Amino acid sequence: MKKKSRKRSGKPTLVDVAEAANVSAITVSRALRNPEAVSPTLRERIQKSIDSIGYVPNTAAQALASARTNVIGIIIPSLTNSVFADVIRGVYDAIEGTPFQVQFGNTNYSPIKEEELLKLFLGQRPAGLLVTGAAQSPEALQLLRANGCPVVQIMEKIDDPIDMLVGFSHEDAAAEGTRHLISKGYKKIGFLAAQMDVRTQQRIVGYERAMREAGLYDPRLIVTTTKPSRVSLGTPLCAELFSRVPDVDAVQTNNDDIALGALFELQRRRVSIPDEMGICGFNDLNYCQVSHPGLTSIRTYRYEMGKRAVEMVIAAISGNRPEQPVVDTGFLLVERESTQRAGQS
Amino acid sequence: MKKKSRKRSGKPTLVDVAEAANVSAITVSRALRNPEAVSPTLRERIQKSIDSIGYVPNTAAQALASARTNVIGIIIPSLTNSVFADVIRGVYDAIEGTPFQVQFGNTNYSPIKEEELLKLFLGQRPAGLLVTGAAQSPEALQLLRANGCPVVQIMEKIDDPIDMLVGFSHEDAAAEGTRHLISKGYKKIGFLAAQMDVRTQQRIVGYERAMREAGLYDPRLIVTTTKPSRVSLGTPLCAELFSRVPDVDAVQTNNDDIALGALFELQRRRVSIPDEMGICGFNDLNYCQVSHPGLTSIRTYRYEMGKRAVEMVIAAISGNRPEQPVVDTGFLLVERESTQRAGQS
DNA sequence: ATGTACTTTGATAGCGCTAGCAACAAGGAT
DNA sequence: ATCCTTGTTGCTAGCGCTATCAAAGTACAT
Repeated sequence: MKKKSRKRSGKPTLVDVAEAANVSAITVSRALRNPEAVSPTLRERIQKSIDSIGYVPNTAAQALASARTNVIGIIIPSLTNSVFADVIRGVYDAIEGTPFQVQFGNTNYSPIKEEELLKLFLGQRPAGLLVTGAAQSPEALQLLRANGCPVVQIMEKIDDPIDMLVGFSHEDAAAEGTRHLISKGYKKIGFLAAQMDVRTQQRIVGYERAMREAGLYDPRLIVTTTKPSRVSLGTPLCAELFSRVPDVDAVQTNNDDIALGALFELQRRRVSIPDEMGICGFNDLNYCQVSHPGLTSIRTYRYEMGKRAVEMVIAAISGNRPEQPVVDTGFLLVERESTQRAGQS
Repeated sequence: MKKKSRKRSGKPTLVDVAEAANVSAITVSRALRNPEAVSPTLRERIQKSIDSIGYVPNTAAQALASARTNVIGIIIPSLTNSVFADVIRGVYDAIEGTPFQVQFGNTNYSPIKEEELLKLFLGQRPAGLLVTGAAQSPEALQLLRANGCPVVQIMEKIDDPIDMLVGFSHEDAAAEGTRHLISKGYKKIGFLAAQMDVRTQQRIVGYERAMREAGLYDPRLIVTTTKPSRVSLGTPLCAELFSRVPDVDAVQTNNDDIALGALFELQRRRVSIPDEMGICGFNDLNYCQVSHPGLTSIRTYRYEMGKRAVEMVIAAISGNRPEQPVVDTGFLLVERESTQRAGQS
């Protein structure tokens, strides 16, 4: 009596191809993974069968049998924030031409989500991982350390990474922007911020440090919201700053979107930039150079962080762990019209 | 003689947990997938073992044994274009709380890449697929049709989708924007476009149709580049239009980034908007409402397309295929200052 | 003819998990 | 006592692929 077989996927398998080409299954497997090991005649015959049957290898079975995958998991807070968009471009450029593929996870700035995603990803036994920032929850940290695959933390800089790290100091960067405004003679310098994630808070700390150094610190100058950042939020934030401190004469923002929104609000109020008011953004997004006036901003190397991090993780997977596990990509103040006040240094 | 065992993954398995909890492997499996079927006592004991060992189920083995996955593959041309960013937000909102997970693939607007990605994705035996547009290559079409999993095409509208579709007519939308400019009395209306993908070309067709209808068509008015779209490209495109047709009096653009770049260029040239020059963007991105002047644009429902498409694919996976397989999300002309010319209708 | 080295193909036994049944106990109805 | 039901647990046999070893074929030198 025929035993009832369990449900199959219904899709063609290696064995189907093997039968069609009249060879053994393992030969088909080899023809795909290591073509040089199979004679040209067979190789061609097998390829023909694959095409006619429409065979696509089952990655789950491959992963299970070979105990490895070519997946690099990437956990970021947001796929839709233009800052991470640049990181992602770097990631794709570094992955191009390698046998690896990327799998993105989006925490939406939630530590709980991050932990869930981490578990999900580890279930896939990834070859390597990129995670955003250095503020993982204790549970997440334990999972990462226990897992054993190469991990690169990106975007932030700390001295003792889990494994490897590519980032820069948000605190120092924001302090530099603020000092630039101070050097231009601005005195009542506001800080506008949305999203309020860890890195935003580091930027606020940098701003505060620079303001305190100059004896200009005033907590009323800091206007924040926890809403997700967008250009249209810069407008009300800027308005709020004016109502709190009517004689404010400059703003350092958390990012360029807020700066652009603030710029539009100032144009509406007919406040002249940079004479009556200076603006310094953060990230130096594409539009800073063409806006009118051009926006002074702090350039960050987002594309490079993504690219470098992937290169490092691939190197580590391949056994060539970089000797320098921490890379500081730095930042650069780019001065444009929005802070070029006449008659000032 | 002990037979040499093959390489294991080294990570804890179901059997390890089972031994620790002193039950059989299948019981552990059940405790995870279908907790109600296991007595509370055992369930707790098993959970304790899982935690202490740090067990994470191997998804490859799960997929192989159960012949199904909870992966929905999503193939889009760009992860970093803000248009798709909104689609992605919709996707995530629709996926939230379901047992499904998403896997993104980025074709970078290349049909070859799309085909490669499709093969890669089909290898994972996804539960469903979202693909961008309706212009798949013949090979890609064949793969999709042969595969059998639910497929939703998004962003564009055609009448005979592969399976299901959520989109709108780019041609009609661009025609509406152009007609709006015509109705405002603008005559020499340029069209600025970057990226030049299929949907951009449909928009150009819509623009041409509206211009021809009004007897205003002039090919010199169409200025395009194949470079990827960004705000800073709007500036040179606008400058090029001026040098070709010095008395141009309006522009319809391919998207809002180009419109914003053009706006900045016009501000620099001290061309007054909307009196000397009208601008109509495309997509109605967030900054259109706050820019100065506010940008007239054609609102498209990107978030809704992403959300709806995922809902449809999940419904189809669950056997509740929507009775209406084609959804037209439409578009809406949003009139703002950039086309509100004084003394015109 | 024989040995050695190399190339090419195949047989076998899992990888870690789950489907499909089987087994068994406990309780209630007949 | 017997049957059925319900709830709980375990056994067995794969899912589709690849690692490992073995075998057969080929080429060349001895």
